Amino acid sequence: MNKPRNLTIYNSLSGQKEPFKPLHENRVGMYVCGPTLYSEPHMGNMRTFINFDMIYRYLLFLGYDVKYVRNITDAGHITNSAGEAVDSIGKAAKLEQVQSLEIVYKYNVKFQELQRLYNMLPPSIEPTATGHIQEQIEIIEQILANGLAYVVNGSVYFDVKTYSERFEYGILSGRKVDELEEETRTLNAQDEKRFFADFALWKKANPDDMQIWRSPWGDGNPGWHIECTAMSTKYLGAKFDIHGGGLDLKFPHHEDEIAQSCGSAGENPANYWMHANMLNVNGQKMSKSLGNYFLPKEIIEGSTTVFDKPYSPNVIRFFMMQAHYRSTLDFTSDALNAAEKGYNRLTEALKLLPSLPESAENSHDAESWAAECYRVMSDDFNTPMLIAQLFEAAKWINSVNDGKASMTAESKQLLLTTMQAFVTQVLGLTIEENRSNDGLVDKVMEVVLELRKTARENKDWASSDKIRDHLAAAGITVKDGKDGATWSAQP
RNA sequence: GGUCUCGUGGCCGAGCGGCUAGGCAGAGGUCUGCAAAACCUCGUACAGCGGUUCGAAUCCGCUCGAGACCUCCA
Repeated sequence: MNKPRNLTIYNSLSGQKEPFKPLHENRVGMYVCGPTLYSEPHMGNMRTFINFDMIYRYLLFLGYDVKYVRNITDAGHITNSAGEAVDSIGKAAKLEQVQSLEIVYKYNVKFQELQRLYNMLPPSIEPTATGHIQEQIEIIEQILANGLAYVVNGSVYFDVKTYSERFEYGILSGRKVDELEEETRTLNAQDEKRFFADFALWKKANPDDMQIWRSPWGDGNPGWHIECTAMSTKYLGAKFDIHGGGLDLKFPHHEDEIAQSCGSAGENPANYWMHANMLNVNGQKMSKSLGNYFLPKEIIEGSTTVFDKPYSPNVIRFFMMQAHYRSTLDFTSDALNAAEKGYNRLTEALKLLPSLPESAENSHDAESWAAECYRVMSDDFNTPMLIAQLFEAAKWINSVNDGKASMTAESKQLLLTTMQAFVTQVLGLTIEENRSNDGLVDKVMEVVLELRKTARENKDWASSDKIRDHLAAAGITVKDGKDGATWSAQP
């Protein structure tokens, strides 16, 4: 079956779904804003990365040659609206009595581990901000040369007012420069900026900064937004296909990236801007400052007090895939439990599929079923609908197993390849095997079930149930079917 | 205060003008020594009030409620 590629993507720039047309036939350039590594990423951070992992996977699955760039922010200087420099990495470093890069290294190791745990494909490259100081300086110089920035006292600021005479500031977030002024609540008079909406491209160093770089304007640190412009330009060019990130980065971060690109190269860097929605806890965004967060590791280990049991990374991923990437998702114990059961039902059906009896007839249409899988995923990556579709297949499979429906060998093959592909390659789930790889265990189980069978034939229910109960206590489930008993073990 | 998003059955969560996803939980049934699993049947939900329409959860207006961004944030 040919993979249809009539993909549509919701573009934050236009606020609607658009047919996806890559700049270069068959090739896609995608940049996603990665983590700032001053602490361990929490589950909310992971949701964005997992969603873009799914998007990356589906693009690959459709046969695109994708270059996926996701940065790592390891330079700390960020300037808030009041003009104060906030060095979150330096702050964490001082708290922990170590150097900034040591902090970043430490949390990057954890982040890489989490990527593996949650089965995320590694991006094509994960460039760091500190590794691209020169590139950032060059872009700032370009913006200065274009007359869209100014130097004050060793710092460089982007000139939003002049910029908005030539380009549209607020094109992504829908903000108007005139309105912005009135919106601002507190304005610090100490500001070096000419206009409050101006933002730092380069910030003069403070004496106690832990990271300082040389620049044409003196020692200092790059502004927050410039690293993404520098790295996306370096690895994907001035114009590429998709730029993604969390919804909370839409303004000001992405808006300023657009301004920097227009201000240096003269054009919006990406054709499609995609934003993944937030992970909520009790209706509120998970965030550090609210303290309502938990760590990806804690959920797997069951060490958070929020949930009374651990959940496997597959269940977490499956749970996330049951919601659309543009919707908020509430993390609750009930929802997670429901996802766990659903995930098990789906994977059990998939495991059952190869052993299904084949008929001359079909009770369902496998072709149109498969086509629907592609259709819904190509409609702005609608994973919840894909999962609903997968459950339709699960029902068919179980019915065939019960002798209540039929499936031809051809349909079986189509179902098998399609389901496996969508479950493992696209959704990024791994199928947890029932049987151990240890042939010894299989043999032992064979003996145990044989003994139990004898007991059952003698109607010795006490022995039969004892074996079943004890195995259950050991995490092994025995199911009695028409053709004898089968077993499965919880990992 | 400004900009924007959202309110769907017990819970989670799709759909976004007619054909009323899906999962979990619940009820009944089939199967079974019992159980588990699986399958079948069952809930007619779309915040409220108006309006547009032959027809609205889906479009428009108002009201109420929740949230996001405007400071760092995935």
